Amino acid sequence: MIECPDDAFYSRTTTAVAKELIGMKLVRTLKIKNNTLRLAGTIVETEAYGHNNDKASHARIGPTSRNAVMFGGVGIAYIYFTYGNHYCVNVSAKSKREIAGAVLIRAIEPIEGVNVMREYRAVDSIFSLGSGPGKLTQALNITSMLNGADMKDPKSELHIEFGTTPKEIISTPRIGITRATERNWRFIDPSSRYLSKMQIKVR
DNA sequence: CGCTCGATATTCT
DNA sequence: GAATATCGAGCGA
Repeated sequence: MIECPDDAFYSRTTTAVAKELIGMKLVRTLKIKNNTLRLAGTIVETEAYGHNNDKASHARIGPTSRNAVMFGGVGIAYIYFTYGNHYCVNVSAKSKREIAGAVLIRAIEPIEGVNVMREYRAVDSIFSLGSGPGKLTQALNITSMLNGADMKDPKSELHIEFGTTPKEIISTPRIGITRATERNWRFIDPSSRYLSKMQIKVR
């Protein structure tokens, strides 16, 4: 039986993949002694990033040691460290015609292993556990050690499983970037209470 | 509530 | 040197 989206799922445009990842589950398994702990959350917010057609993408300048995953196979974890403080998780995706691409996972709704998440990220409100790209990596104990993990493999320490598609998915401009801000490449479940709190400035 | 700003590694120019 | 796909503390309203 199929538990995880496969190669075909990720072998499409990053925008299509970003949109359909909403409602799926991001799963982190921790091997502690003889036990396997499962931390999981429903993906409620994503952003698509392209290649040199996308001035906001890390891949715009061509392959480097950091962004190499974006140029490789699809369904692979691309994890990078930013602002000297935070990790961000992406999953590589691109259509056959494209050279590079990835989808940033910006927010999750915690559903499994919440108590353990709170150990990695001590916050008052459950809404602050995974409501942001730097927050969810802390709650799930995701670091650059997991860069290159196969998100299509249910045995992988970090992977994505099928979930329930929400009633509605909408697109908005991406957040926290200065280039190509006109593209509506951020996708959210508007009914979620677990979205990243940063808002789009409206003039 | 909203704004400013410091932290601080890695990449870019 | 400057910028960055971020967060949270501190401040003022």
